[in-house]
Amino acid sequence: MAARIAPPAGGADGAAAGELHTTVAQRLRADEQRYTPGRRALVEVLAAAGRPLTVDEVLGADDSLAQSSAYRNLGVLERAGVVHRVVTADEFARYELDEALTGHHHHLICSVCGSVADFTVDADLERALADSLAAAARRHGFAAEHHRLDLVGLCADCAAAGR
Amino acid sequence: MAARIAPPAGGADGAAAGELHTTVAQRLRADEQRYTPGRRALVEVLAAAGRPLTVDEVLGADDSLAQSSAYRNLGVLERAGVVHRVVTADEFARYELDEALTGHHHHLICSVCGSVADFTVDADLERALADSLAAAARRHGFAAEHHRLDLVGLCADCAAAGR
DNA sequence: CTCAGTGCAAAGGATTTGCATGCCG
DNA sequence: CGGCATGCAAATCCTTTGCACTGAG
Repeated sequence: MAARIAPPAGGADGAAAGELHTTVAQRLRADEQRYTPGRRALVEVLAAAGRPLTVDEVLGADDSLAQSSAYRNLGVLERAGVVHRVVTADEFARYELDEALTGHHHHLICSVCGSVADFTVDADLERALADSLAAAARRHGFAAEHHRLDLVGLCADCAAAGR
Repeated sequence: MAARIAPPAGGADGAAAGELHTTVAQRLRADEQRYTPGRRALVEVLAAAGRPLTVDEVLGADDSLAQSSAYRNLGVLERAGVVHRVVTADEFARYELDEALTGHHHHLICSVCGSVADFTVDADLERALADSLAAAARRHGFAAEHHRLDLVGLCADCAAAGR
């Protein structure tokens, strides 16, 4: 249990560390919720990881967190729009920070180990995509909130491990 | 339990009914599995629905199916590449036939009720998408198998129900 | 003092598995 | 006959919930 977490990617970002918490606090307040130490710890772990984490990974990253509280607070953060639950191929729910806090991106989902990495696509394509999706939604009377573009396959590790 | 299922969409398709089973049988054989009545029933239910179904929906559509066998056989069919497990917003796994049997498409996922509808996008965009994704995969040493483009929002029913 | 947040332990619920039986090959 | 498929029931395991405690306002 409690898996390890990859280091903070390249090391970019970082700039808006304080800004991050300010924004989170704002969103929580808007939802009449407090920004408690436990919730702050969750946000920090997710921000440091820079990719969607399972609850176990989150717990493993900061053992001051109790399992039930982690689940409960991730729920609170999700309702406040601070984090999103990401569903992959395996049976574990993963959480990541809202895109407003990290930038719009997509996921590379490993069909073997279930891990998730982020990537982005060209802005032009992204725009064309948005237009096309909006049209499709209109056709179906569907009120689109956001889109999800994932690439499913083998991560470098699993591919190297020969499957 | 056991939810109802929407009627076979428009009524199109149908043409390759026999062909469908032939293909499924082939894939199962390639995986050294038999095409038993129970498995055939699953395929038929999924084909008739024309959209991803939860296990409960599948069971409700044909009560000759036992729950454990349904789960087991969906697993067999998935390993044989006949069906795919689709994960949405709620806690229920859904299954749909492989795209080779139904055509490439995307999903409109309702964030309220979890239901899923299919849609397609322009071929040009699809191509641009594929190219861009291939490039991203290459950059990350990721061996892409397929992509997944979903639109998340409110289905017509939930939107009409005022949320 | 009051109420939200927290932890522990127990409950919940979709999915999986053990085992005995039936059928296809 | 041998092995796989099937059903039932029991077991699993991630996630949620009940309850008592603690700290902030």
